[in-house]
Amino acid sequence: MQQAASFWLAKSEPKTYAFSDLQRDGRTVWDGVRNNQAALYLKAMRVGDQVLYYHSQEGLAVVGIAAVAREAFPDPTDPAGRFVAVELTPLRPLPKPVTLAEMKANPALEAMAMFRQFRLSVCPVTPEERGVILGMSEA
DNA sequence: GCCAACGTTGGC
DNA sequence: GCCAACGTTGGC
Repeated sequence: MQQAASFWLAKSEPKTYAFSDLQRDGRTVWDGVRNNQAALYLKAMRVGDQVLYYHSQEGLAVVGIAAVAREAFPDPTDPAGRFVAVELTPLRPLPKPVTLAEMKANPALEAMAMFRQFRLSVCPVTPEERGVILGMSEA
């Protein structure tokens, strides 16, 4: 049975690895997650799932869309072998970045998982929330 | 099993 | 750079 694709939001510090870096490289190992809840989300990702790429620390905005290219495998940067990584490939940049402030100000997004646990580096996004964010990007 | 100390993340 | 949130760890 074919499962519909899921949507996620992944945070990355642009200083460390920006969406433009992902576009340049074509594909990257998205590693370094050191949180069990986030690891559960990583394990739930399937090839073809779409990932909203969010810049934390600087930018503070969703800037592009990526896709899961490889499902969870042991994080090569974790010597203890407890956490997992996935691989991402870029799909397209957003026409206009959608900032955190704009997302917070939109009542349609107030239930977003990223606000409930804002420190998680990965969180699920509903199809409705994805639609709202993409719509905001075109305004 | 409780709880204080500590570490990590990310907004401001 | 600071602080809040919260997960993890370890002593008891």
